[in-house]
Amino acid sequence: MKLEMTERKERLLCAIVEKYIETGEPIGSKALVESLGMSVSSATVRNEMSDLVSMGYLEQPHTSAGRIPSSAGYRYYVDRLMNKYELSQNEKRVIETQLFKVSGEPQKILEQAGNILAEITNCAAVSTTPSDESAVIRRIELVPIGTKTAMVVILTSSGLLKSKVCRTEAEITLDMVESFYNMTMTHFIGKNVSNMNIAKIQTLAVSLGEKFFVMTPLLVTLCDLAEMTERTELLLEGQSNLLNHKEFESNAYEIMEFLRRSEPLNQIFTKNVEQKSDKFSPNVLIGKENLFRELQNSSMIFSKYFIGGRESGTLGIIGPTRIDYARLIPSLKFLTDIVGTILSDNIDE
Amino acid sequence: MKLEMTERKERLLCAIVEKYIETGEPIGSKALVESLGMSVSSATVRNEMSDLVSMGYLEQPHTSAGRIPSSAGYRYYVDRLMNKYELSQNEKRVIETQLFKVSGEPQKILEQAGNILAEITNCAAVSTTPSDESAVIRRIELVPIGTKTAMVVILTSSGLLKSKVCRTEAEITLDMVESFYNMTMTHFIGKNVSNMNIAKIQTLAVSLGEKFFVMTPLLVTLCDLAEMTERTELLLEGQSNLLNHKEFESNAYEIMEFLRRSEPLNQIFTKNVEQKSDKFSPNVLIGKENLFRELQNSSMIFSKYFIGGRESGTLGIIGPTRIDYARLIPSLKFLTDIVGTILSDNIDE
DNA sequence: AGTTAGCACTCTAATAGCGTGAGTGCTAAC
DNA sequence: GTTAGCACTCACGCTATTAGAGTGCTAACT
Repeated sequence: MKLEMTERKERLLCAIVEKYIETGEPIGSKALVESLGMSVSSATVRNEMSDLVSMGYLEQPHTSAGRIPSSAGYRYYVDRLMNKYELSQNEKRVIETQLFKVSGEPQKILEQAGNILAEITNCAAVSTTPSDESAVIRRIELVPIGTKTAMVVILTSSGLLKSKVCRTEAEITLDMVESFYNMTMTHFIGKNVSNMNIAKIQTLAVSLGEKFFVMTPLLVTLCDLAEMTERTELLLEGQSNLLNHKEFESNAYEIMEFLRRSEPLNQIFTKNVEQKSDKFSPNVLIGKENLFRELQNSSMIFSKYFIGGRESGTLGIIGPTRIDYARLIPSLKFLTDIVGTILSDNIDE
Repeated sequence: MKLEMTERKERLLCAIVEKYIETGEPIGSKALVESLGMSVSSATVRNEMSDLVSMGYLEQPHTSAGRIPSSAGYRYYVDRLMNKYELSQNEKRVIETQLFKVSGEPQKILEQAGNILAEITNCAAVSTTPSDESAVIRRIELVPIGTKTAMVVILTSSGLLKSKVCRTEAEITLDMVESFYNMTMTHFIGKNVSNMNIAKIQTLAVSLGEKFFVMTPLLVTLCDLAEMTERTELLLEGQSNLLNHKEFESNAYEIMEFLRRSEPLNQIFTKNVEQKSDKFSPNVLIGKENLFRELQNSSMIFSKYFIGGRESGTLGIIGPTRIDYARLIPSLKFLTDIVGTILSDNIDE
């Protein structure tokens, strides 16, 4: 016999998920009947619940306990049953004012967004700085600090500013500074960031003559900076929130360390480029759906933000699977939209 | 009868502290005699231990358990008994290469120092960016981004670089840019950072005429930046290490949240300016010696680093009271010295 | 006076046994 | 398809017991 989903099963699944999210305790048949005010008996519900277990939507911690949703159960709930919470005007306003309080570099804004997100979700929040392969170098500055040191500054069209101190092997003369500006002006300014790489530097180095010892370190530093602007940076906020969830009691260290090593997160964000069916709905990865072992007891919700219509970075949260999807998905959505707007405003006008 | 310290008591206290640091278990009289190979019986040792309790150097978790050191016990150990561990050439080299790997802004170096510190100590590491009241503004840059937005950049004599995007109320013309440079050149460049404040801006604003709507936002942004360079920033690394210590099992959240709110730490660092007797030995705050309740089960070791002979910032670690003082104090000392050297090199030459 | 052996005592941690209650699965009747 | 009834399971909390580590004290010894 093939088990098929019925409307009543859906109602039960939905109630179980929501109640479990609320209480964190396994849900029994009797309590369920009561809280739903159903006109059937607990035995009937028991049969249905048993079916839901067979279908893979529920699990039992042990034989004589209630049921809890499985990853698939949460998935079904998120995709088909969930009643999305609508943020109130007031909530929106609070978020907006908190976010508009900071201004300046994208990092600061993303950091603040992460803080807000961490606070309203009680989860860890993560964000990536805007990456933009089509970014163009807008400006390069050389700020002499000592006779043999200078600070090199780069600014891209996406508003990213990076700087690094560089140490040369010979004195930096005014003449050198001028050569440097000339060289960057003709070869890099207005060009794509990826255009500035070691290979390119090497071809330029050939014709440097006696300026080699000053220019090479400067150009290499420039390369470093270019690479830094291309490499997205990962910002993490509110990790300690995870300690509030009892599901992380035993393995808090594992998850925190996992978050600290930013590469895996970056992988997740770039792999899931294909935004689900609806491009405007955040990605949700629930429990076992996560490829990394360390996350298989957790859920991630993340969403791209757009700068000037182009997918530029990610904003997301990480928490236990038992998380208020109905509220948090729209919240994240709202926040990514604002962040996109603010960052877009900073650039083109 | 007055209890006085004897050489044997000291030997016992020292052994108890070291053994407890190693094992984390209360130390009993019998185990102590054995491990020290003493020529007296456990009963004698018991008497001595009882004295040490009366003197406040030891405590008993409960009547029938061994003793553990009290805050005062650790203090006595650190001040008078401890045999400082000497870092091997190899360890020093490893630390140095790891630290020299990064270069550039002070933040990056401090971040890396924090990472190293966190790793070798298995504690949380904290550092503050250099603060330098005598810092002078070395350079101010205005980088137009849009017609009504520009990025303002400031560089101080201590190598700090800060930038912020500014939005003006009227178009930024070339003329404006020139005025801006003239104004900063005459009023700010080469002057002390604290010289740039709202009061000063207000006096300048009076004479701006029709340039007011462009210049004021720019100048205000400049003020913000000046304040940012004066405000020390707190960097935190390896918080998750704390989760490895069983003493934080129950209250991990509390301590993590405490560390996140950087103000209290800043207070501690600035209050304890008076470096203990020996100016070159790190400050140590053990357990109850900490003024903040949240730290009374923890120990802090911190030390100032010097840039160009001037006390500029702090590097420290936070862990349980049961911490390997003999090894960690010299390690921290070594690291602060290197950090100071590197940061000094970056500036003056 | 300092040291020691001996011993009763205390307290923790580990273990086992037991009852309770929530929840289940199954069956037979509706 | 639904329901009542019932035996069954299992975690949880409570109590008792035991073993072991460690103590404090006393009386004897050097």
